[in-house]
Amino acid sequence: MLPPAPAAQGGTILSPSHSDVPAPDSADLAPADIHSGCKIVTPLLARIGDKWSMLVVMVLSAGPRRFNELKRLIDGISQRMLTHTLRSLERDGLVSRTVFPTIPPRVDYELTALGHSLRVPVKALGAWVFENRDEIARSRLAFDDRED
Amino acid sequence: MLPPAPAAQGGTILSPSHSDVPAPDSADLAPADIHSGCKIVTPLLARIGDKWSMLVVMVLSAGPRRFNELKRLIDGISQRMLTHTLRSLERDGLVSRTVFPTIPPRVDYELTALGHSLRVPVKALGAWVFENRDEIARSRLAFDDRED
DNA sequence: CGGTATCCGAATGGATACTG
DNA sequence: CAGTATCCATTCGGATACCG
Repeated sequence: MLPPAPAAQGGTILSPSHSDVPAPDSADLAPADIHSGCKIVTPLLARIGDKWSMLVVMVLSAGPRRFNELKRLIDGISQRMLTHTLRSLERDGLVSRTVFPTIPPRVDYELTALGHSLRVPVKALGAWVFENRDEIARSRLAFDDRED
Repeated sequence: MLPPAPAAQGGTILSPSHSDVPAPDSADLAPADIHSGCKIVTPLLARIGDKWSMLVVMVLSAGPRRFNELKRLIDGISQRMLTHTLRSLERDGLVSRTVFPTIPPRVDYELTALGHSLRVPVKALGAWVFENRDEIARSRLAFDDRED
């Protein structure tokens, strides 16, 4: 049981315009600040949290791949969703698409520098899930038992 | 342009059963390992990436709140989605629900220790988005221009 | 090979009305 | 106050067929 935080103190959720500032652990913020912060973060969370994006990024982190190569490596993905996922990642600048105008055509997909840098915070989140997977699983079991 | 990684070397995406091991930067993994790793991480990514979960967690990080208090603080959320979001977070052990059997009834929601600990990696991801928001925005503009 | 187009069922999420 | 129940529009995502 934590005591309620005493008071807000202003500042945005990630205020400094220059990086490398730890941000004085923003436990308390004005609701408007929380909203503006999450409005930026949530859409990307939703993108990499969708059914296939993380899988594609992880497979591509080993190096560039062709379209059907990805399709084979990512078990169960449909052609439609692979196309959609790659287009979204490309639009956000996380993946680059290179067309070789040969016959038959060849298209290479590769993580950009931005795409590679994303793996760092995502892996931190992955580590958190891994460390707490048992506690989460136990909580779910207990919850599902309670509601008969 | 990063060179493709030379060779795979085995190990799961987050292999150690005990924590605190940095994991020798897994750039290359067998597809099966990537799949097993993402199968664990992606569902939680999808949970906190949904429309309201992060907002609820952020508001609750300042301390416990009552149901209608949350509804007022989180602009635009419907009663239905607030209930659903809180139930999901509770099921995963990120939020606790305390009922005071008074009249009128009172229900307090509060982040658990697990919920608080989640904020650390999520804020790291938020920092990444914040630092790269301009590059992402530029990439989207360029992409949308290209396709007329 | 690397897609696009179409159809369709399932899941997401808002609006509204009702309840203990 | 703190929900539940219902209806409905939109989106997600798989299956299939076709195309340059």
